[in-house]
Amino acid sequence: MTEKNTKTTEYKYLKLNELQANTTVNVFGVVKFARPPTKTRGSDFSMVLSIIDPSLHENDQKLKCLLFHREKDKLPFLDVGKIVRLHRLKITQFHGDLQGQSGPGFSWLAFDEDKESPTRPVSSSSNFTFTEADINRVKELREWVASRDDLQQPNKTCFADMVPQQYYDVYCQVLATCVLEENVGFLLRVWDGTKPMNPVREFDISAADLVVDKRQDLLDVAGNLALDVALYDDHYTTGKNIKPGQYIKLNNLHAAKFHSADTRPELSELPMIELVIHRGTAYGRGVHLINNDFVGLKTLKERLEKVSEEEVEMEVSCDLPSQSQSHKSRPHEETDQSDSQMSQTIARCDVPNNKNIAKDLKISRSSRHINHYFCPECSKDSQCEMEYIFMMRFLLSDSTGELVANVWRRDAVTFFQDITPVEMFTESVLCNLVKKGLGAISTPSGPWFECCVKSYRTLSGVRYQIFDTCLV
DNA sequence: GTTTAGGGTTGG
Repeated sequence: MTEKNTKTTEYKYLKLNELQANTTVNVFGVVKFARPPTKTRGSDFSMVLSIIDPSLHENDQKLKCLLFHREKDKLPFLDVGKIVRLHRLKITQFHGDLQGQSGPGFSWLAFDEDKESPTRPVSSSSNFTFTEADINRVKELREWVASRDDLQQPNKTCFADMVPQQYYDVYCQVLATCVLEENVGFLLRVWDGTKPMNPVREFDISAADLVVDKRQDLLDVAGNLALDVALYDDHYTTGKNIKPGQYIKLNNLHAAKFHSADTRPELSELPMIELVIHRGTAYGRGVHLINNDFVGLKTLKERLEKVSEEEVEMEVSCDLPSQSQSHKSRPHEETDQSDSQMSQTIARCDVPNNKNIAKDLKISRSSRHINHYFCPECSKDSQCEMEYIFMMRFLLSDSTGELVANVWRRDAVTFFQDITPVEMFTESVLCNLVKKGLGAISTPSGPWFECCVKSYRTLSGVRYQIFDTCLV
């Protein structure tokens, strides 16, 4: 570029409603639609871009632009709502409409639409003019973008935002791939660190004859946040070239309602959805590989990192069943106020062994295959597998005093309305119910709740246990 | 200083 030292060069920018055919212009615009670069049958990559500004946006008006470049990375990767500055854009007439095209000397700058973001642009060239006037124009357009609902949501969508029957653009990381039907259907198992509200159709990719490519380490970390996306027809080949570990953008992903006999209505009244990229390229439909260093991946990567670090505290213990059961039951009812609570999930195994061992374990998020633990005290040959149980302790208080009461095992499952510890790990919907329930009763001035408490005597004194109580 | 492609009203 020769722009570097030409201080006298002052670029004149036209509003989008001032353009005329067969001219070359400089414009600012807001991205209304962008199809990422794809290889043409010629020598270049091409992309389609639609831009609008306050002068041209009503009645679905926009300026369609067609950009070419020999290198894919020299074309802008854009999301809806981003702001672009285009220099030396050729305006032509095509099918009765004005159209922008990259010509000789064409260059672009792209700006984040967030008001808080720095005004530093991403550019096609290393040398570019960038003046105070440019900054002001970007700020103006940011204000305008912020006032328009249709321009700010799409590129911030995550799986958790999805509602049945809608279409979305989502950034995510690929965990595994699998051929569903040769040349027709291709599966991407992905995650973005969030979980949709609705249950999502899951494919069984365990069959021996399936062509599966996977990153087990990522699958383990993603656990129940892994989601299946089915690509059809046009997108089959794109899918085949994607490797687990890579980041992608799914364009026009359909959260279609899925009708199946296997849905578990008792676990959720929400309809099951299936995530699909349908055939064709309407609405920019497609799957696009994203460079690892693309700035737009920042939010996703931060979220994945945070989720990956989440661990569940677990205690492992073996104890003597006869001792823990030998209590004298004296049930009575009390109305108590829960003051604080702690909860833990315990892997437990009953063995005829006098020792009580307790070890802290950290388990990572996992799901489809929950971790199995074997008792560290039992002989290696017996392979005594431990069972997941709930173990909670409440500090209860009312006007007459305080007492500490435990809930565990079957009573704890009853307490959570039949959610088992394993289900709590595997079903995020249920996990959230448990968290929500515990959160509701553990506020400093927690609500009153009615519970059945029985007392029993142990060698070290009287203990209390909650039973036959249900958190509602 | 060519050519490429030129968004499209939504299944599995």
